[in-house]
Amino acid sequence: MKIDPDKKIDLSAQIANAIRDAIVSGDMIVDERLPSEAGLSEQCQVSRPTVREALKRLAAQSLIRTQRGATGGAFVNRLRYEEAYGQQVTTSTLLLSMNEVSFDVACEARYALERACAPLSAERRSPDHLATMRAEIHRQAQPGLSDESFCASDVTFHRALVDGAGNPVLSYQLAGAVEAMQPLMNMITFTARSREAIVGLHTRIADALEAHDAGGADQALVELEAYTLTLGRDVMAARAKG
Amino acid sequence: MKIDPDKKIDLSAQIANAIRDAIVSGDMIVDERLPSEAGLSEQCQVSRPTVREALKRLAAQSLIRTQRGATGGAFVNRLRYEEAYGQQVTTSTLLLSMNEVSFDVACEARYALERACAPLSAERRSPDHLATMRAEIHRQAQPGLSDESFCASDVTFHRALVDGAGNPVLSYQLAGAVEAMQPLMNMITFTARSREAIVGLHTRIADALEAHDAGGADQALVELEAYTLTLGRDVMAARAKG
DNA sequence: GGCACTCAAAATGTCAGACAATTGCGGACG
DNA sequence: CGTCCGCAATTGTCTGACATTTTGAGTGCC
Repeated sequence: MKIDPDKKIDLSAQIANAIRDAIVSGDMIVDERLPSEAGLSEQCQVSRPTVREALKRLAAQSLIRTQRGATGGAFVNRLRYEEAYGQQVTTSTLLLSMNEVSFDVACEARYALERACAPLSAERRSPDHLATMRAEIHRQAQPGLSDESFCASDVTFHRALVDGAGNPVLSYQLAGAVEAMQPLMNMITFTARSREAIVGLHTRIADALEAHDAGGADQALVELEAYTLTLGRDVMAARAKG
Repeated sequence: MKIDPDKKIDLSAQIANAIRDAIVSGDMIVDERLPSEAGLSEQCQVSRPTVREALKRLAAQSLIRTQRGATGGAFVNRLRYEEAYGQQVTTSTLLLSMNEVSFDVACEARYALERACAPLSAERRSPDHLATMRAEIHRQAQPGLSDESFCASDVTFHRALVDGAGNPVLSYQLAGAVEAMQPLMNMITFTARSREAIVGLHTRIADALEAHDAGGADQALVELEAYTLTLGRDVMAARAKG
């Protein structure tokens, strides 16, 4: 550990960066134990609270995990898809909400990525994925459903489409794109008419995937994107007027 | 702040989660100042070091920034694309290196996402993006280039392709997919022959984008994916044998 | 000799208090 | 009225201590 005396940035940040680099570069392997807090504080010539702050930074990024007790300590964490999903969704949601991303841009990104999954999903989707999609379509057709529940079901439907591609890297990359859209979609009030149209398109997508028809799924997604866009623009226009 | 006395998880994690939720849900807006560390420690009935650990967690995720001095403190941070890129790349790289993701799966994800950008990029690419691509192609054709530099140039080329779509959300989502592939690509030894083939395909892509030819770009990407896949498989086969 | 119980050691989690460094603001002085 | 200085607020860091958790070894009993 080559920690630096009086640079401008925090000591805890320096330590955290050094350890992070060691992990990312592969110098430290999964499940390897870091020195104890006391050991690190001696190596780096800083106090234990400073070391602890550095470790908490790394823990927040799921790079390490800590364990109490005699054989405890900090260990390099195997980053699992599940944890990465969560971070991805949080970051994407904030990015969209804080940067005045227009509905159009977010919508375009989402459907461009989903369409990339569609051919793979048409090829590989399992009965499980199809069943999930059918179940969500059924839910979306129920009259009493709130707008929020409709959006949540929409997210589940599209997640199933993405997961159907059978590529965990793709699923991870798209988790943010699909879920971060939900707050934007929640601003839309879905009329009975628009729900009917969406359910119809969802059904076409599910049918196409079941038939291994990549082209049909793509076409339905294009239409769904266009329709979603008009819904979003209507909301924006109404807001601008009101 | 409703912090809880004796749950199983860390106090600092509880505090960090509470603040994170307040930010993500919109209860705290950008640039809003959090209470001082002393104030938080009193509100939450915990000590100041514990509060500090919580704040460091949030700082590690770029959710807050801290500033010293009289009017200093912790502020809700506007998450910028640049910061989000970095996190995305770090997370994706670790995810790939720690989960035994096969070259095939990573490759498929990368090119599926890139092909999603190609039509948009063909439509909107600026002269700047084209110039970047041409410059990287030129660099890739130079004989003395190391394999690492060739890979780095490859990443820059593909980033320009993605950025050409003019959709920052897409660029953010794809940063991880493109850059996280680099360590895997670095395992490949590029022969003069394979470099020639790649440069040829890159040129076809750039030409197609310049001519607003979405189909041509897509076709070249498909071929590039297939070729990359064979290169990767050769490496894997050689490793398995050696 | 084997099993269960107890206790010590090691490590993280938390706390209290103190000092240093930095920065903005207001008051004092020219 | 402008400039400069000092003060106060806040974060950054250190020291030392205690609490809690967990493992493992030692010990006594069967």
